[in-house]
Amino acid sequence: MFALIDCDNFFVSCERIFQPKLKNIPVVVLSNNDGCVVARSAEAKALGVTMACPFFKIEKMFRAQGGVALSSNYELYADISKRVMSLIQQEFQNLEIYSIDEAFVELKSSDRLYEIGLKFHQKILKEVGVSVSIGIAPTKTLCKLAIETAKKMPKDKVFVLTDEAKISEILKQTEVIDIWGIGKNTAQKLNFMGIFTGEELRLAPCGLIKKSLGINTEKTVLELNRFACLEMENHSQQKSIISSRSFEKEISQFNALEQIISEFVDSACLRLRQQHSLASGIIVFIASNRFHISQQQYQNSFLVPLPYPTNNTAKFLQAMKFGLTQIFKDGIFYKRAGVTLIDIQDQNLKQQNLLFSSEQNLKEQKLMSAFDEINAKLGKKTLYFGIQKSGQQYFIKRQFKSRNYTTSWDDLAIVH
DNA sequence: TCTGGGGTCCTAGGACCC
DNA sequence: TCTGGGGTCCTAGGACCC
Repeated sequence: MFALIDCDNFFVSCERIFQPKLKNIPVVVLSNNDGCVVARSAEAKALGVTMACPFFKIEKMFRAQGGVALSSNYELYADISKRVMSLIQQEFQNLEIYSIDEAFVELKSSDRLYEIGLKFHQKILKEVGVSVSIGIAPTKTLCKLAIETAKKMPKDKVFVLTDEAKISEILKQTEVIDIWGIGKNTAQKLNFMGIFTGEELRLAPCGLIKKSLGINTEKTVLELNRFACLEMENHSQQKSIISSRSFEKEISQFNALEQIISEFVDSACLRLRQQHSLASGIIVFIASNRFHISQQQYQNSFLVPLPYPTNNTAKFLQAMKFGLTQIFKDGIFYKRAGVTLIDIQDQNLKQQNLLFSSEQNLKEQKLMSAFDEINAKLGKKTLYFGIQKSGQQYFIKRQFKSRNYTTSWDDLAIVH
């Protein structure tokens, strides 16, 4: 058996821990540049605010209804997530952290499933202050189905879904688009084949599904029939690391773009080192504003392979600059840019490249450790590369950000 | 005026080989 | 006139997820 533990309205719940005045009113959390809605309280959902909706379209209505909008505070959410995950680990030993606000754990079918769920829901609420929903079922896909029911429960937020008749009953009321793993495209194709409900999908012939929609959709069908195809996974080492942003104002100068992208490289490389990995390639991408259709549209990316795997920011900066030179075009107003580090491997399992002695690699790694230690001790960007701008970055708008209650001494909550 | 960011996996087709 | 057949590996892009 699997259990899926998912924090309710996670970003909003994090904010409410330290701002109780936000309880019982409509609250939304916005993406970078205060662009889109990425989390909604139950009250905001009730006002009809949809996920990923551009905030400017609903701002007037939302505020008129007494709603509060907050910029995203990822430091806070990451820290609260860490607390939740560590409690899950204490309780269930092995867990799969599936996203910032949800995790899978394994249970035995002989366990007292509902009681375990309920107890754990109460524990998280008491010790961290966020409410979690828990869906328990024989496959991950059915856990996702179960948790939808759990979230609708007024109080206990736990739902166990094992019985075939019950699964069938719920699937009859579920459209295929709402099944985990079925997206817009697949749903359209299924509809074309005459399959509209989850139950129709469950009973569809596997061979046909595999042939026309691929192996993933076939797995989904099997999972709906209680055959577990998706196992627990380990996400502790990412296989790629992305750092990208939309800018508040568009940029057309090469130098300005290069300077900003160097910040992305810096941040991606830091994360690379924090997970004790090396990467051997970097993709640079740039794009114009896709919503300004009157402007000339352009987007492009370039992959620069490195001669050997490294975690040395300087190497990635050089590669980025080369890549950017290949794709940069004059006369374009760039709105978005970013980098992806690829071909990531564990730094302790490194394949030696014959051209470079392990001594050189060791030197580079020591250099970067020193770099990171200094910045950890004396503050971010105490040391930085010449291509970067000094000081913090001010090119994104975060007008309504709350304090870093749990990660900054200056921002600790004040008790009156 | 204003529209996010970060991931994973699969697959078709190209390049290359014999 | 007419131009094989079988295989592997890699990669860009698609589809999906939160």
